Amino acid sequence: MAGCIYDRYYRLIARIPLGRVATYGGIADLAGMPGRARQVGYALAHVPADVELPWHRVINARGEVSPRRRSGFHHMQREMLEAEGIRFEGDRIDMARHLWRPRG
DNA sequence: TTTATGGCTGTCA
DNA sequence: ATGACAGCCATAA
Repeated sequence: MAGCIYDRYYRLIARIPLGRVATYGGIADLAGMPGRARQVGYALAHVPADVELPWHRVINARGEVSPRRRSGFHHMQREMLEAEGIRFEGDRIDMARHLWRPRG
């Protein structure tokens, strides 16, 4: 499969617990692909609709929901996060409180 | 092959 | 805090 790297990203994202978030760069890092944040973003943009994945729990390094340029899903993403108990300070998420730290 | 765009990020002014 | 820039990579035209 040409997308085995993507599968690795999906695996990690699938492990993000409810109420927590991870960053694109963090996922790439955990997958052993530091610097590939953009690839993670692209992989997420290609998640099949029939696959259940907590894509909304992946945000950018600034602690904000990354704005889509072609769709308005980021708005829904925020609602989903808030529904999960994620606390927003303005447009920013309290990372110290919600950032997912595997192993710890 | 080259260019442009897209759910990124760190550095620097 | 904000904007410009340079890396980074996948796809489409």
